[in-house]
Amino acid sequence: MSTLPPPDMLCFALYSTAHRMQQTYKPLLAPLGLTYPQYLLLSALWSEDSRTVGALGRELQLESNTLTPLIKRLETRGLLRRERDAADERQVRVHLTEPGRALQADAAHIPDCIARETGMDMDDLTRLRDEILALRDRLDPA
Amino acid sequence: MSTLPPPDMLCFALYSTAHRMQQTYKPLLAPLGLTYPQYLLLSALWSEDSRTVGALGRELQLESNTLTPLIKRLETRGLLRRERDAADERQVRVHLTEPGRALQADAAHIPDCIARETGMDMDDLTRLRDEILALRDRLDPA
DNA sequence: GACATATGTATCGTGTACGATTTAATCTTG
DNA sequence: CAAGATTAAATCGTACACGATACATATGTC
Repeated sequence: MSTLPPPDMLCFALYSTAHRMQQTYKPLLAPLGLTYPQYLLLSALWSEDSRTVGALGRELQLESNTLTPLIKRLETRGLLRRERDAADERQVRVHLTEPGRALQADAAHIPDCIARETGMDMDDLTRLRDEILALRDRLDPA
Repeated sequence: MSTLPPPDMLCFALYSTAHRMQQTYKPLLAPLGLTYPQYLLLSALWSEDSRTVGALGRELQLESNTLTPLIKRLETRGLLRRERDAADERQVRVHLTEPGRALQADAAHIPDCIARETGMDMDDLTRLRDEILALRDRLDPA
């Protein structure tokens, strides 16, 4: 009986390409002292600041058990601040600090660097992104 | 200055879709007591048994620091066996045990289940896989 | 308005990932 | 054939992911 080897599996293509992408980001993020998930979190906040842990989790598709330590590490580094929502004390709102906002300028060149490394033009990148997202959205969110 | 939010980033599409895919595998693998990386490792061995740690690492794109603990866990469960290569004692060869081989039959239905969950036909899945792999192979392997 | 229920975060344990280093075995070159 | 270089795994430390659970605050119902 035959089993498809990993190189032929769609899931493995996703798995290995996502890892490769993180490795591609690594040298660009190292000077900023950020990991890739930390960069994603900051990107979310650079687009829209002062959001709750839950809202960030919905955007990044992460739960509090992953997000809370991630946020705390960046808080320790002074890039953001956590604050209980006054109206609903269950919620924690995450705010960028001045250094956290300033880091956006240092990271501004990164998207272009990544795009260049893919060797693909913007149209192809956008199309591929949308096909991958279409696949994701067809898979039940648990 | 504007920063692309994560939902618009190609890297995030890969990141979140790879995670979603693992979540899709989870209920299928749980009855076998396997994690997704463990399933990948076994799939590699089901296709070609008795390979070295290095050869498995090249196929799965993982280094020994990830692979060694992964292999040891499956060895503890009695699904495989590690053995130093007689010709080159630096190398460790990984062999399936009888229970490890038997598990292939229990996992045989999984690829079809996953394919069904994507709601895509085989041609589209293959095409998307190849586009993703083409992207991966354009990114420098470190 | 007390009480069961639901919601938002946090905590804990296990299992990947991976950079850096270590150890042991093999290869190279003089 | 001995000393240094190279290679294959393993080890260590840090940082995600995530299931399960805990805990505090809100909300709904009577």
